[in-house]
Amino acid sequence: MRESRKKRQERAAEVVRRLAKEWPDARCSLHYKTPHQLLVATILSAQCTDERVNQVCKPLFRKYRSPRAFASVEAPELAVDIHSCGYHNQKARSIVGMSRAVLELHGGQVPRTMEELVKLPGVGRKTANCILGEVFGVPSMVIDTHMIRIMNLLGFGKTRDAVKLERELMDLFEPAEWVRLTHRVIEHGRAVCIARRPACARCVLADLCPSAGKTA
DNA sequence: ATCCCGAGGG
DNA sequence: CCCTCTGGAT
Repeated sequence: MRESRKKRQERAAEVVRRLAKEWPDARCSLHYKTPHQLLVATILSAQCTDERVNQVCKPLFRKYRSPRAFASVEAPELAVDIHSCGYHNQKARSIVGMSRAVLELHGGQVPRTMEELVKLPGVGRKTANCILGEVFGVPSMVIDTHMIRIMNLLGFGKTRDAVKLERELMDLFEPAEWVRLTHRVIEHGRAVCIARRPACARCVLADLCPSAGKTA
């Protein structure tokens, strides 16, 4: 017997309350001063800790002080500066290409719509949602591996497809909660509901989670 | 050895 | 759906 829509929404609301209590000040941990800097930092953050991204960005943003500066360098040179973040060749190409597109297509201003953001080289839905929610105040959810794993465990998503899952979750959670929920789920995923070894014993969602205890 | 707040391409 | 790109933490 399938859970009713109303029941599911009530369970979702309770998940929101509990995560809010456990991670009251979860937020974006990347350091940046401008939308373009957040774009750079977010591109660097793939498969890399935010702490390292911040370490790399500190000197990086002193060396390259504007979108134009990032657009003027050649990718192989930039790759050296971001080496420790991993995927450095691709990320360097993405950052240079993205910066050139922002300059040439958007007059140096980072665009404010998903449509335009995902056209930028190296910017996908995850990065775009991050920018929209963080600097432009547009309700958005970042569907990353944690979000996909946890929402599927909770029975709130029935797919690994990020676009489909985003639609399902946007229907289930209040828009005003999306950005905070994203950061809290990610924290929860790093600290408690860890991939392949979820700590259900100390999870505040265990009694709400159909998968609790069945995964370890 | 295995995993990570991804994106692009086949 | 699959694969590749990479360093670092555990």
